[in-house]
Amino acid sequence: MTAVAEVDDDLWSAIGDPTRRRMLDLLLVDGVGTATSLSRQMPVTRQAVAKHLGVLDRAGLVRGTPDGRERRYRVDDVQLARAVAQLASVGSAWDARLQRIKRIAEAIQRQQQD
Amino acid sequence: MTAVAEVDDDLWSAIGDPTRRRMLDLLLVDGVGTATSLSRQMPVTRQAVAKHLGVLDRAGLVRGTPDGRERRYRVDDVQLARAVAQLASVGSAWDARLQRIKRIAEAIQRQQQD
DNA sequence: GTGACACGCAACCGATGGTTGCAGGAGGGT
DNA sequence: ACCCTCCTGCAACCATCGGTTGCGTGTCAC
Repeated sequence: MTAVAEVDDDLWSAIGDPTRRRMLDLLLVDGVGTATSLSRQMPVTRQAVAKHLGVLDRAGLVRGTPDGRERRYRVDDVQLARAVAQLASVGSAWDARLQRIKRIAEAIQRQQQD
Repeated sequence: MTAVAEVDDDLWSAIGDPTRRRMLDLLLVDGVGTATSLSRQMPVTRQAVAKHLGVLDRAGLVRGTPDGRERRYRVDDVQLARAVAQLASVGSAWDARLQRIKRIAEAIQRQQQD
């Protein structure tokens, strides 16, 4: 049996946090953002956002470049695509197992009806 | 623009933890399991597993029924299917945004070449 | 009835998501 | 040049959570 889909735990835990998912959404929509600009669109403080940006940066999902007195962050498309692939991978693995269970259950039911 | 996919944060945070994902895998493969039986297949203690089973139970992903001196847990197929759907939903939302950004970028590039 | 096993509860510890507070650097107006 | 504003980074602090150990209790088997 194939082992469970190989999952990058750092990547997953990065997108596992609701706040970070929200930030990724905002960055995708706006294209670019800073800790301050993001915090204005969210119910958390700038410092919290900054910490999350650090996490996303270390996970490679986001890239920050200094620009004058502010620091602009952008989504790394390739890495986010990888993350999406991981979501699909885990999902389809469970899906496959559910199908298998369902088939087994159906088989048992048929067997009992004989 | 469609708002970001509606996501059940409890459900998501339940499956966000690597240990809990592992437990769901084991329960799917074995069909049924107890805190003790699961802990024997994982690098954590029975108590840790029990806590996670509590989280999964509250999230509805798993159902536990007392049976003599042990408590058997089984995956709730419907809820897990819902979780899979959420993963797919968030993934495809990001995917769509990536596509959209790409189209915009291409459009801008064409514009600049005029 | 006694031993073995599975469970639940409680206390404790480290990491993390969140806050407030403060010092410092880059820009803009006068 | 100077000051004011604004964005940033660093530090301290708190609550929650994943994990552990320890202990008391209940159920099965002999």
